Amino acid sequence: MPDDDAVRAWALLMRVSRQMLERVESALKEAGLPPLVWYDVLHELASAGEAGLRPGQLISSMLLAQYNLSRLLDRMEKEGLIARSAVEGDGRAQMITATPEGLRVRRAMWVVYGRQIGMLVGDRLSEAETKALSNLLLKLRLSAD
Amino acid sequence: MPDDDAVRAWALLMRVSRQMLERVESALKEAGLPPLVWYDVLHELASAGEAGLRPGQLISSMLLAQYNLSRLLDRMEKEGLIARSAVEGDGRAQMITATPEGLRVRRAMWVVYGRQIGMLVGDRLSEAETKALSNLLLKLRLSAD
DNA sequence: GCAAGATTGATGCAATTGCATTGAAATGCT
DNA sequence: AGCATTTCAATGCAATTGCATCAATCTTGC
Repeated sequence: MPDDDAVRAWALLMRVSRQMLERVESALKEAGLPPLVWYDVLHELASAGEAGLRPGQLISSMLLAQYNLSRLLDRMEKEGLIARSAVEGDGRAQMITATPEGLRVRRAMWVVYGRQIGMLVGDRLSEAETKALSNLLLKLRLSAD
Repeated sequence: MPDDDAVRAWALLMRVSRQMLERVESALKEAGLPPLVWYDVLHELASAGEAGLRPGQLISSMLLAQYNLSRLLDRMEKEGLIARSAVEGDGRAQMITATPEGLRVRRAMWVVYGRQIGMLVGDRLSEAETKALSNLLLKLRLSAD
C-alpha cells in the first residue's frame, strides 16, 4: 500500500491533467477546430519534414494504439490534412505526410492550443515552478517496458 | 504564445498522466477487475457512508458527464455493485449506494491500484519530491468556472 | 525456391463516449 | 390554482475506442 503522500500526488495528477485536457479540447471545439490528437499528429509530421513518418513512429511518439492510429489517419486523410504514400521496397509499409492544408490547420490549432497552455500553465506557475514541475514529471516518466 | 518551459511542462503532464493511467488500467484488467472509474465511484460511495450519494455529487467529485455517469451506474447496477433508490420528497432524484459486493470489489481493486500507485509514484519520488509535486499540481488545479 | 514466422496496417464487431433531446418532477410567478 | 421555467436523470443516435483477427508483404532458415 502506498503512503498517503503518493496517493495524494497521484489523485492530483489525474484530476489536474483531466481538467486541463478538457479545457483545451473544449477551446478547440469552440473554435471549430479538430480534437487535440489531430494536432499531435500534425505536429509530429511537421517536425519530421518533407519525408513524413511511418505510422509506427507516430504510434510510439504519441502513445496511440495501432488500430486507433489507423482510423485516425483515415479521418484526417478524408479531411485532406494528411496523405498516405507507398514506401518503395516494402509493400506493407506506408509513409504519412502532412498536406499544406494540414500544416495550415496545425497553425490554426496552435493559436488556440498555445493560448490555453499559457493560461493553464504559464500564468499559474513561475518559471522556477514550471521547471521544477517538469523535473518531477521527468522522474515519473515511464520508459518503454 | 506560451513560453517553452510551460509547453514542456504541459507535454510532460499529458504524457506522464496518460502513461500511468494506462499502466493502472491494464493492471486492473490483468487482474480481472473493472476499470478505474468504477473504483472512483465505489470509493466516493464508501466515503459517503450508509446514506449514499446523489448522482450530482458523483458528477462533481469525479468530473464526469451526466450521461456518462448515468450509463456507468447502469453497468455497475447490473453487476450488483451499486443500488439506486428513490429519494423521499423528490420524485426525480435518486440515491446511490454501494452494495456489500461493491465494497468487496473496491477492496480487491485497491490491492492492485494501490500497488500501482506505490510503484508509479511512491517508488520514484522521495517524500519531499512527492509533496512538492502535489503543491505544484494544486496551483494548477482549476476551480469550478 | 519455398514454407514458417514475423511485421505492417486494416477491419468486423462490441463497448464506451459525446451530443442533443426527452420525460418527469419540482419550483417560481402571477 | 395554472403555466412557464428549472432541475434531475435517461435515452436515441452518431462517433470513437478497444479487442481480436485478418490480409498482405517481407524475412529467415532450410
